[in-house]
Amino acid sequence: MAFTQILNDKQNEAVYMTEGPLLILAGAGSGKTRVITNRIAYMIDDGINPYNILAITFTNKAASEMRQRVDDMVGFGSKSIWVSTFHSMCVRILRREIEALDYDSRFTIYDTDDQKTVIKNVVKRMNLDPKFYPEKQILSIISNAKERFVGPEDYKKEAGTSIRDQKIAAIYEAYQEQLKKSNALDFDDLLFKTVELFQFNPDILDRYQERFKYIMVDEYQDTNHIQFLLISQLARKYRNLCVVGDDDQSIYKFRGANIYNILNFEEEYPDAKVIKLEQNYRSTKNILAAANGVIAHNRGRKVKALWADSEEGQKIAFHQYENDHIEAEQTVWQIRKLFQDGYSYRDVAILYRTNAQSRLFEEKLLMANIPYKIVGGLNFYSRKEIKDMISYLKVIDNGSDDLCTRRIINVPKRGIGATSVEKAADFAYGNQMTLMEAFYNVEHIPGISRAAAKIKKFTELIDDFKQEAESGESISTLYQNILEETGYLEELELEGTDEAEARIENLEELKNKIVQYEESAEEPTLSGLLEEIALVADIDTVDDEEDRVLLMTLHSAKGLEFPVVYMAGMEEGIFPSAMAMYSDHPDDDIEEERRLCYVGITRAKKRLFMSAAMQRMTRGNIQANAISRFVKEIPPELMDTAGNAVRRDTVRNTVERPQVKPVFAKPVSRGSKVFSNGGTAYMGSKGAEIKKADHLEYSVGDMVKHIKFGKGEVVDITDKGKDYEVTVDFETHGRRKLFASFAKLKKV
DNA sequence: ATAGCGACGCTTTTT
DNA sequence: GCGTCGCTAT
Repeated sequence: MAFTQILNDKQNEAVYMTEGPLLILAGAGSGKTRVITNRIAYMIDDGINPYNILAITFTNKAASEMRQRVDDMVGFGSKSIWVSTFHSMCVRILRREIEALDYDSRFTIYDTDDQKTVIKNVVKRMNLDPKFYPEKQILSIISNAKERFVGPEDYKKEAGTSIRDQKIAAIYEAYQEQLKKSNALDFDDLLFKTVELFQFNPDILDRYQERFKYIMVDEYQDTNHIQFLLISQLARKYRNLCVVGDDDQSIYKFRGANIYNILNFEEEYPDAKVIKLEQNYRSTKNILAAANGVIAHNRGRKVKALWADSEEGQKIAFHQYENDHIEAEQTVWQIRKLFQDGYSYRDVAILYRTNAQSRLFEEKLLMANIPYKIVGGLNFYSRKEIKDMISYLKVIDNGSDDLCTRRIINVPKRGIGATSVEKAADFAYGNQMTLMEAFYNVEHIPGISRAAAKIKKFTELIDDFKQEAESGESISTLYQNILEETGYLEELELEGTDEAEARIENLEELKNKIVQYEESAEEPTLSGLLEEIALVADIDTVDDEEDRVLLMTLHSAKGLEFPVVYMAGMEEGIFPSAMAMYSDHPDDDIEEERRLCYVGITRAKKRLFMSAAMQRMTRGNIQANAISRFVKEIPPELMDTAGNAVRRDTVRNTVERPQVKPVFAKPVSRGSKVFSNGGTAYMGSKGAEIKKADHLEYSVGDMVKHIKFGKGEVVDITDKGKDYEVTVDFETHGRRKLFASFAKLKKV
């Protein structure tokens, strides 16, 4: 085959086996993406209509990359292949078919925040005490049920008989009713409704079975039950199902991923062929050996032996620092050194267990003027101002969304208070109409008099926007008009605070995204834009061309690779998390954490750095954590702890120390008490040394310039021994203390 | 109706 | 340590 890249025997076998069920067990870095793309290319070359191929990936980013690669190889037809995530695929199907389930095809998609609000409203309406029915818990119960394809009626039957259990079942039922009324689907519904659709409409299912004669699913180890059902439905007729995964990389049990989907594939499909890809093309021998050393501590794995032909590479560096600040500072310092040695910033990723850990790294990177990008954490689209504007767009697009109506009715302030809104909501509820419909009938709502005129004005405003949208005005113009005509922008501008300024910047960023969408979409529509916004993950927007350090959780790093990887916070109670250590099934949960560690290690191609802090501030308390067991599971001969006061023998001897249950759940004191997480604290190392400048080109009283903070006056310079600490009064960013060697201040 | 303040809960991980 | 929520005072 002209287009075929050079593949090893196993990879070739996987490429050519296009008929029947096939399980590819692909170890980390074993060239999985290469196999999938080559397989698709081969199928097309072999005469299979690209129209009949469905490939499901984990992220939208992976989907577009795959499409691009197939396109590069085949040159035609890749457009008619369906490459998408589970969720986008379901939306696409439901937009065409959901009327069979008596929904409107213009449904909106609710995110987690929206779900919580609905639950809160439902609980309130049912006169239940929110304290006994916390939305987060209810949400996870509902989500869990939906992932098992258990609807409200079935849940009622399977739930316990206690009052609480029955109430929860009732909340689920009311929640689902509310969503239906708002013509909305939550993330889980996208899958649930698709499976339901196929189950009750064999003719529709048949159409899709005929379409998707060849199905491929990537990251199969992270599929949950309902995804399994969906795939089973589609593949039942032709049985050309190829799943690719690695049981050692299953890290999403918390959202219902069922590792048995992959472990039991051969039982489900007895005629399945199994191909193992065990040669790693990504990492050095040392890194791979470290990964193998860690994962070997798990039981119940498929037998696999990853090996590499690569160079030995450098040892894995481990540092334990005095505290979390020093950890971040030294990591940043090391990255600077790597940069001086010729690495690019984009070669480097800092990985951590929880999003909260990103803050210090961000702070220190900013001080050091190193470009960075944080993936995940507080989502751009969950910021208040962004949600407000999107709510306007949603209400204009589809007025049945009560949540959004509620959100914007008095934003910016129009003098329509909570009491008036509640009266309208009661009226809407009693008359089986949407909140927006109630507003249109405001003269019939009992108890509203003074606010009626204001509500009338609001509905007229929305009508104007609707007309604009229908008149073929571009979405970005509509957006700009909303910002101006509602007075939203003006209100922020008048505030004049830094915070308001940041919000305005975000609103401008949203406009950029809208313009971007209008330029890239074949047929840009308001609904299309809103849909894209709902399903885009943060990782999807990462631009590989940008030269910056990437910061993200270990979960987000799945499927990616970097020349240099830092794994920070390698501490008991952080990683493995305290949640896992003290859960009801600690063995299972620790194994999942260990797989997460395996994922992290195998992201690294050339260099792997690990670090821990002796003391760390968590939720306002200072904790002292022992070094993570995962560090100790790496064979010592692979580790470089030079310059580190931690001795290997000390490290290894602490494995069996009795654990003290930490007081993390309900701290006795809110002060700065030190809680021990078991194990011993060690003398930390100072790590790399900061190069102190011989002299500074500025002195107290001088005006200096900082790349991020702008101009400011030097008010103090202190010799801190290893470096100068410079205090600067910035014109726009206030007084800040900076380290001279990091901040690179320029005299002006 | 709204601004301002204190209490509280939170941190696992995400489509 | 930080953001959200609810209560109170205006």
